[in-house]
Amino acid sequence: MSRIAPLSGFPELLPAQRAVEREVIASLSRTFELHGFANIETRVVEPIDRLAKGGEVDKEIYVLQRLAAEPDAKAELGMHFDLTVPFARYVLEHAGHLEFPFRRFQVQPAWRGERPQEGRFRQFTQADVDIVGRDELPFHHDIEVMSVMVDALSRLAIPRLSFQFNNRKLIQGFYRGLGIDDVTDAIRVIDKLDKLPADEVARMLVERVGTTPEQAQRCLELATIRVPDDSFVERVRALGVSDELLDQGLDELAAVVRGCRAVAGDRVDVEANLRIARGLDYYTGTVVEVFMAGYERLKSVGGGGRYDALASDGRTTYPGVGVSFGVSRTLIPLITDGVLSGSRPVPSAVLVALNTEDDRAVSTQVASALRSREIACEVAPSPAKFGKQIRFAERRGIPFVWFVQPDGSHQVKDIRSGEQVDADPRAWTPPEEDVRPTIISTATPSSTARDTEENQ
RNA sequence: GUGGGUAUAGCUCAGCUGGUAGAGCGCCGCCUUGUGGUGGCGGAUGUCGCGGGUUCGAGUCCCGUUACUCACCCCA
Repeated sequence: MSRIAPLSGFPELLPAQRAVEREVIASLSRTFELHGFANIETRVVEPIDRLAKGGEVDKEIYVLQRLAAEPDAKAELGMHFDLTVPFARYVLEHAGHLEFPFRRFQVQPAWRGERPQEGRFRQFTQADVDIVGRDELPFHHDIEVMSVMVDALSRLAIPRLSFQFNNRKLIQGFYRGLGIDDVTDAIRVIDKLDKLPADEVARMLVERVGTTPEQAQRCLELATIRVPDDSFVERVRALGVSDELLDQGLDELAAVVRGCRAVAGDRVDVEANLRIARGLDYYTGTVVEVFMAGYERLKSVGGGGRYDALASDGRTTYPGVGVSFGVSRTLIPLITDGVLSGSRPVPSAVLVALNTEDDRAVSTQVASALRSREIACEVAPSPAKFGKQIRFAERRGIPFVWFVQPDGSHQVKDIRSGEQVDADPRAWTPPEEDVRPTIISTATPSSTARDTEENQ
């Protein structure tokens, strides 16, 4: 038993696993940049009164304090529990130096003191993309930012994802048209649909929100609409509720679904799901939750939406729209299940063998020649028997071993096939797929939820 | 925060109604005096989570404690 015990909820990856995470983050970043989003990194801490706005997450905030602080001193700094709150502060603080609409992406850890579980950690990495405007932000940015995430995630070799969209205006307009007063509370109850049976939810609407049984029934009918295209518009209209805000919500949702379908490849589904609400009350239009096939138990692996007041300094309001992807939540279960793995735990593509300790300079020169052409390599640690040196490479997943012959010529051996050929350190190049550690994925584009479940 | 489970070698685990610590895999060496993987032979490794109690004797029983883990709650 080792003295060092793991800390629950603070996952650490082994080198090959970390290679997977790094490649995923690099891929996401490349796509975000392809769409013109700039990267920022915000500080880890925020003043606690800015983080704690009276929500449930308040007590989960990790506090940062000097060890030498006065015993009765009240902590002033807390670690951020998402990337949206720090971003809102960043926008206000640097508004004078930013160009609006401001498009940024951010990949950083966040901290939350919840009980850890599968896909749920106390320290976890998130990838956020947002667009924020000054005073106003045209609706087409909703389509844009959602499309960016659809594009980014569709490039990952992970199980099939489903983007499920809804629109707060649609819900609010519908409820208002029905004559329901407390829209927020009604939404919160409808959100329980995936846990409670429909009649139970209907009863709660009547008892807790004060709707009539007829109103509750219409709410349920709306919430059960789920289609992969804009045909939901007709189905909602068929429910016979009319409201100006409802019409606007229908138009927006239809546009988002159409726009995202256009960029979704064969790895990503796009749907309108009128039960999606999101618990947070600052969303004002588009809302989205992302689910992964075979991993429905993780709940959403991403989510976001439109907020008309991301930030405000009292004079200027900054509306925003964005979506966030749970990097740790998604990747760690996939790595644990063996769906994703790294091809090797070291970057080296070549191990340069060492004949004798006196020959180290010769081997180092070979390594330099390879490195000058961007080939990652390392020199063997000791002039052990070649069998040992090959085994050293094998253990680390290094695919090639380089030998300097007694006559000064060179040979390189692919230790997987055993094939050994003459080679020139100034010209030889490994096959493209061996240059860097890569992600090995058993998830296929055609895999469906059922396939993945059966494989578990 | 509430409730359950678990804690023994690097890893996965066995260890009966209490009798002095085990397997597989991995690791190291040799067979194999300069090209690995298969095979054979040999070898090393444990505060049995921690503290207390019962007992002639505790990995095993009792109490406490800590950590991990699963479920609920909630979220990425």
